[in-house]
Amino acid sequence: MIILSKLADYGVIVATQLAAHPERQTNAATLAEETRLPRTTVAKLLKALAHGGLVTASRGAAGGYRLARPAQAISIAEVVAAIDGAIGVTQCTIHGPDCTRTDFCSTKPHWKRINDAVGTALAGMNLAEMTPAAIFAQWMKLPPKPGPTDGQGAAR
Amino acid sequence: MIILSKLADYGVIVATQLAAHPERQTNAATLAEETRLPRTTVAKLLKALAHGGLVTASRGAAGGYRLARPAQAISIAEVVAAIDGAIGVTQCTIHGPDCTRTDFCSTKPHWKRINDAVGTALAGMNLAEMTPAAIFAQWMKLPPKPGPTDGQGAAR
DNA sequence: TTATAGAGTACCGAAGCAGTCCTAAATACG
DNA sequence: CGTATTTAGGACTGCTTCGGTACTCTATAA
Repeated sequence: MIILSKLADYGVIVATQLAAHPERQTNAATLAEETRLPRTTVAKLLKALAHGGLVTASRGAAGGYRLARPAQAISIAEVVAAIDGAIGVTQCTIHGPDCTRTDFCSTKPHWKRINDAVGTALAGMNLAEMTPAAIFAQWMKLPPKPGPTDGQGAAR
Repeated sequence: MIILSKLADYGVIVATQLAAHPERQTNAATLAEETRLPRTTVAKLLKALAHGGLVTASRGAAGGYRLARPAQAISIAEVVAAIDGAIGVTQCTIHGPDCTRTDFCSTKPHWKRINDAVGTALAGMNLAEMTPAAIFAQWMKLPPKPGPTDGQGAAR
């Protein structure tokens, strides 16, 4: 199972690209080229991000997008929420008392703990940390990297 | 956005029901009644859980299902994985190097941290904690509960 | 005034999910 | 030994949602 939708994933990539060049104003087409994503999809994502108040848009010729705040102040949770909506583990976490099993479902209270863990993980990382510059800085600090050990298991 | 699929959610409910009565052998129809879920769906879930080695099945008349291990030894992560497959935040977390953007995508290394957080949260809770008995025990420990403050926000 | 670029909306196709059904195999009971 | 019961393991289907596209409108710079 995959947690993030493709679009949310792309959204983070686009936002990160924006964060990598904070000074410039970038239009959707350029961003699409740089991220190798379809132009139309990028435009859609940027609209969602603008709607969420994460980026500011200027229309017209020479228009484009720009982060509304410093990259350090924008969490991944916000980016995801702007595109996919609020994050919840189960149906009832989002919908609340609509669930017909509310009265006798013993599992419900516990999802909150898991929900919070996910939220905290997503909120604890910001766009600045995602940029290549941040990765370069990490390399400088951890020079003796053994190899390309990507090792993220997730064997099915 | 909702993280768990409906089926995974249901799977936990069914498994919890099984955990609440560890001694008995229960068939799919009974479990369906007790959880108010469609019989066929419950059967499907139990098959998946059996496939994952979480429950043992005995066929034939008077057959049924039973937890393969003590409830304390079965984590929610296992239940979810048995039904929805391995847990990953993004496509690349699961698929690995198939992603065409692997070479220049700066966000990739960071997803692991989030991924691990989710995995840890799911792995850190077991079926025994989900049962009504466990909830009752909690109530005994925290008597001054102010009210029915469900307060799990997630406003969209 | 015109070209450019975002805003908003509507739409379509594909994919995945939830749910159903059917046949085969195993076991208890008469 | 035969029958009823129950799980195993498929295949199949309808539907929702997601990803992606197209079109029109509005705002801005030159």
